[in-house]
Amino acid sequence: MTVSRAFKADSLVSPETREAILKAAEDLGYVFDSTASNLRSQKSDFVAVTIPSINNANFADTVGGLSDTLAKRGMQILLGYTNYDIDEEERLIEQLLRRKPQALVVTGGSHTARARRLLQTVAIPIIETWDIPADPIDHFVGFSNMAVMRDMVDHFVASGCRRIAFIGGDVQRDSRGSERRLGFIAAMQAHGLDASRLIAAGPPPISMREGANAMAKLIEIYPDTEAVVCVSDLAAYGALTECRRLGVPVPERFSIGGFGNYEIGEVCVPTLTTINAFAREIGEQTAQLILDILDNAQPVGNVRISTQLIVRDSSRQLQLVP
Amino acid sequence: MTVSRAFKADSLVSPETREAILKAAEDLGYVFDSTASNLRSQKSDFVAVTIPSINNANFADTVGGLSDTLAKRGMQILLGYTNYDIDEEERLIEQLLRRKPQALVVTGGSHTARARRLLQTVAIPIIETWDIPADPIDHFVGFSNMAVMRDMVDHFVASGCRRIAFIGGDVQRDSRGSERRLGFIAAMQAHGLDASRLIAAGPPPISMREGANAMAKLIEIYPDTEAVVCVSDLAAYGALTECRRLGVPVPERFSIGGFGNYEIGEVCVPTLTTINAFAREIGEQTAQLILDILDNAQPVGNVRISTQLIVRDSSRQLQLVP
DNA sequence: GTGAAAGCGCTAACAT
DNA sequence: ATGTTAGCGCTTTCAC
Repeated sequence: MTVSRAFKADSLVSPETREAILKAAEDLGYVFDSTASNLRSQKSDFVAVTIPSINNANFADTVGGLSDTLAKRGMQILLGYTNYDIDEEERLIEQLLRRKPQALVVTGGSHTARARRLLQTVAIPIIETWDIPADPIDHFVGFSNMAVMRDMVDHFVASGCRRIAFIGGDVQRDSRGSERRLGFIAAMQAHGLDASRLIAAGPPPISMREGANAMAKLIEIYPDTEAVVCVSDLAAYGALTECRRLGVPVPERFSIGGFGNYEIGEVCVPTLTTINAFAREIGEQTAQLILDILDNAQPVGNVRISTQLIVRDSSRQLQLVP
Repeated sequence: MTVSRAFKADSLVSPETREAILKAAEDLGYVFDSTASNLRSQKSDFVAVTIPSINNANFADTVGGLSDTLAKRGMQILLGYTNYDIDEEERLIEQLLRRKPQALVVTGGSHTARARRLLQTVAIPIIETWDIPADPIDHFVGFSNMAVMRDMVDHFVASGCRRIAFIGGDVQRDSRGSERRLGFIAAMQAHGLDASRLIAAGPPPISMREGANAMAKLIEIYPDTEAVVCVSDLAAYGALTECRRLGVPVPERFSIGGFGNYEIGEVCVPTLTTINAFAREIGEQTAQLILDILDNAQPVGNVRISTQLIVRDSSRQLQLVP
């Protein structure tokens, strides 16, 4: 028992005893066994997290924010990738729950029926992120993927564009991507504009190569397009390079807008107009929400992230009449 | 006991009993507790992995390869970030070992003295990756970070460049980065060339912004430079954009080479000359090595990854005399 | 094919 | 400040 106490910083052991114990442990190569500790105390200090892909700077930033904030309280992330597939997500959730995490963070608000049931049944806080679910399971920290596309369309319309196209992934797999597509369509219709210029870039992840291919297709099918809304900065950057290769000037010939405020967008030439979704803050706020719930401190419940349109050189600017 | 067996696919329970048990479990919302299972069976099905940063496509690919290969055998990754800091790595290793992983994968071959001792003492396979350590702790799966820079320098020299510079991070923190710097210096000296054009781009991670700033500095300090070796494609891409901004043509005025075969390098204009280190394969081979060791199958022990120079448009090509 | 007994390495609860 | 007892939920082992 004294040995056990010696390993908890805050418990009552005489300084000499503790020092002797810790020294002996170090000499013996003893490593504390949290498996046993977790079983007895019925807490794992794990927070399980599912993201669509590890290889995406936005989700990596969210995980970074989560991980850093939780680490301050000795909690650890248990990470899994769904590969943008809700069936895979269901399998993953089931597997993660066996590890008895103290909270579960999922990306997005659409899940299989069985996954929903699992999440509703289990007695830990569930946080859906990167979305504002129509019917939240428990808590959420996110923003409307439809509204962000409205902001981008509004910007293009205000700067004088009318013939606007959308480049995104196939509708089925990535729910955030398909909501952005729906947001584009709704925003165009709200302006009384034609919302049919939709280029499907294949199954997610839609990255640079797919964006470039989609831009080539767009120029072929709808050559008189004035502006292009892309599902992410990676696709937008691909579109930009395709224009460069074809000698088409941006933004003079096409305005291009992305999403996610990736590093590439502020370094490339021209710099990319985009929307900042504050990926790292999503992670930090999610972590703080979890800590508040576990502490029984009045948790905020849900967090609506205010996204921010960042206008850069890839889109035509609003002309002010002198 | 029968319930326990019913949850193991391969054990002997009558089909009717198993079905009844699984149905009851589903109805009750029962979730298998691997904490208890792990304690009793003394195996966690965890493989602990430390990487410098989650937000890096190379390391993400390695983790993806590891994760996918291990998942086929029901094993799960326990991931931690060192932030390019070996003291942080030591803390992280200690924390991860408490979870009783069945193997530990670290990035790089330089560690604190205490971390080395911990790794040597603990009775699980240790695999160092992304490096060929001078004094391996146990196993390794990697390549020589010095040799890759020699390949790049050789390419530049063969294409006629003599005044060649290096852009990389500060020496202390990132051991792979500093080995690449040493490799650059050694290769230059082997050719009898001046190896003093070294631009320090700050503490890692060295990304696009840092690469652009370093390029600006380089042009100012060593304006007659002919070729630039960058510690990674991200830095190289930043350097490229800085040239574009300044109206300096690449590769006519500067040849630029990167490292890591990031997606950006094959999409940007001009495309980037780089070195493929097969990040995903490093993860897959590491996972296979771990599985072989745990199975007592004759493990290969160590894997030397053959890197590959990829010559693209950002470097001058060798002129063949007709 | 199923079950009974014991125990993995910790810690909660209750001594002293 | 330290010790005793019991038990977390599984699986190993041995029986039948």
